This record gives sequence, structure tokens and C-alpha cells, in this order.
Amino acid sequence: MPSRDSYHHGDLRRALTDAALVLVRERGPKGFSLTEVARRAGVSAAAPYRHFADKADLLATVATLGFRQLTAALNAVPAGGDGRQRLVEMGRQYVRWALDHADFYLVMFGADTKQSDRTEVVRAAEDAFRALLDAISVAVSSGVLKVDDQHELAGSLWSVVHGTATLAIGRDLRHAGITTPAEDLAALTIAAVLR
Amino acid sequence: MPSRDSYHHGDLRRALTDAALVLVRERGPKGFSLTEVARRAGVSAAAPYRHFADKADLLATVATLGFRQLTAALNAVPAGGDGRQRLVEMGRQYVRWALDHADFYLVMFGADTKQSDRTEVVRAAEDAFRALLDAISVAVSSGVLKVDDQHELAGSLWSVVHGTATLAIGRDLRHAGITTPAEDLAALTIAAVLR
DNA sequence: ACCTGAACACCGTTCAAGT
DNA sequence: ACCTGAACACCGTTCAAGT
Repeated sequence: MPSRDSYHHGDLRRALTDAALVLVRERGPKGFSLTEVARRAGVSAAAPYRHFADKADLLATVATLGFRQLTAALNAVPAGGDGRQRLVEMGRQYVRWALDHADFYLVMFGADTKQSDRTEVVRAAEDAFRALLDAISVAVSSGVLKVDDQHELAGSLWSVVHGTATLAIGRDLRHAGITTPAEDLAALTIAAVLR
Repeated sequence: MPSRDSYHHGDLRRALTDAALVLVRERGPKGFSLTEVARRAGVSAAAPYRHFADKADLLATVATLGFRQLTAALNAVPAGGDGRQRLVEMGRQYVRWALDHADFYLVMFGADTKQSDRTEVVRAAEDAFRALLDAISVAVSSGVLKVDDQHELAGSLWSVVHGTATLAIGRDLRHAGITTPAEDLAALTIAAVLR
């Protein structure tokens, strides 16, 4: 059986993924290095290439986990009551999650994490989007919301929360003198769109 | 007088900035390297450090120019007529500019371009924001728009256009099955917010 | 004052060689 | 099959030395 000392690691893929999660949180997407991840997993710099195509591939795996967590957070917003109010709450939750996991969020929407063949991340991102889509569908069915194109509305709301979250993470809202907390700003913008 | 062959370049700062603008457009923020910029300016890799604190400082200069161009594009939207309609048009223009200059836009909102002491970029970004703020102020004064907090509304609208632009640049809207052009999506979202 | 050359520490990635 | 070691090409940054 393979031990920690043997040249077989056992589950190096997992160990690398775990180390990557820690490193992203510690240094952000910018300070992230594959060499450092390997070092933390106690393995040579070349070893990761048995399990990941390249650095971007490992980051895409991290992003996938991030999207799944975000999806869970969105779906955890209680249903029932006014369907529009639930959409506002989901928007709040989205922005809150993004700010609480800013580094992950940046990886999830990083330049190279959704390349052509990375179907897994794209699917995970779709699932997060679907949570939003479902909430819209429910609100429309219950009659509290009337809308022509539900997909388009989902795009609008996603733009609102993503824009608010990224501007807040980049401290751009603060620089512009906007003191309203990002979460509140997203909530009132969504409420305005749904009115 | 200094010639191209002398060890005095003449205006190396300018030459480096120009080369950086070209390189950002050619390779994007990710493929951008200070060494390559120096090479294109016909100078050693160490030379840029006489004119820029570091790589991020040169990128901040690029970002500053980007913000100024964006501001000009926004202010070029004709005034007069319905103040709300002008805001919609400015949103369109914002998204169009961002998509037409995607690499610049990513540099402008990149992680390290707005560090503590980089007052110039921050000021340029403020000027762009002010264009939006002014348009809101005009609409309110003319009576076509009623709003409690103009600054807050500016934050809402900025979130909308920034979110739409970045999701479009990252191809996330397409992946989510949203076929509406980003520019139209931003326009209808803004119209909804102002309604 | 402004730039070069060499150096340093660090990457991502490849590949023959080991177990 | 899985990992190491060495190598390669490339960075960002510093600093003594040249003009």
C-alpha cells in the first residue's frame, strides 16, 4: 500500500486541489503559483502535470468548486412568500458570497478558467445561473412577476449582482464615494428592475 | 542632441507607454510582459525602472489612458431630449466601448492597477464616473427623473454596465444561453431601473 | 541623469530517467 | 503508472558599472 514516503502519493490530485484552495485564499489569484502548490503537497514541480493539463486546468477545478458552493448558497435562500422578494434576497446572497470569497470569485471569472474544452467549469457556472432562472420562473408562475423573456431578465439580474460584486471587490465603489454597502446596493437595484 | 543610438533615449517613458498600449491590445493583460515592452522600445529590461516604479505602475498608466478615452466616449453622447433616454444611451456607449477595447477594460479593472498611491488612475476613473453622475443630475433637474440618492443611483447604473460588460467579455452571457447583445441587455436593464 | 549587463529568485512546462 | 531531476525559456526586479 502506498505511503506518504513512497513515490506513489495515493491521491495527489486531491492533495493538489486542497493545497490550491488554501493558496488561492492566502495569496489571491495573482500570487498563485503551481510550483508553490506542488511544494505544499510535498511533491516536485513536475508532478502536477500527471493530474492537470496545466496551471489553468487546476485553477478551473478550483473555480468549479467555487461555483458549486455559490449555487448551494443561492438555493439555500428560503422559498415561499413573495417571489420577487426572494429574488432580491438571492441577489443579496450572491453579493455576500462573492465578497466573503473574493479570491475564489476572481478565479471563477478569471480570464482563462473557461477555455474551450473545460466543460466542467462551464457546467458548474450554468448550474449557478439556473438557480436564478428557477427563482424567476417561480415568481412568474405565481403571478407576482410579469416578464416577456425570462432568460433575458436572468441576464439583467446576473449583470447587476456580478457588476456590484466585482466593483466592490475592486474597491471601485468606495473610490467613487459610494458608501452604500454592496449588498444593499444590489438589493435596491434588483428591486428597481423588478418593479 | 540625443539620437536613437545614444544611451539617452529622449523620451523613453513615452516610448514605453506606446509599446505597452500596443502589447496590451496584442496579447491582453495576461500575456503582457514588461520585458517584452522594453524589447519593443529597443531598450534593456532594466531601463523601464527609471520611469516606472514597477510593472503595475506601467499598467496603471495604460489604465489611466483607457479611463480618459472611456470618459470622452461617454461625454460624446449627445445631450438634449429626454434625460433618461440619454442615460440609456450612455449605458450602451459604455458597454460598446468596453467590448471594443476589452483588453484595456480588463487592465483598467485589473487587480493591482488601483493600489494605494496611484492617485492618477483613481482620478481618471472618478472622471468617468462623474460623466454618469452629471447625466443623472441633468435628468433630475429637468424633472424627468425622481430619485432619493443620485450617488446611489449612479452606483446602480455603473454596476449594471460594468456587470454586463465583464460578463460579455468573459463570454459568460453566451455560455448561459443569453443571445441578447450585451449592449441591448444593458440598455433594457437601465431602462427598467429608471422606470 | 540615464541606460546596460549581469545577477538573483522565481516561474511554467517538458522529458528522460528512476521506482 | 507515477514521480523526480534536470533542463529550457521566460519573467520581475536590483544594482554596480558604464557614458
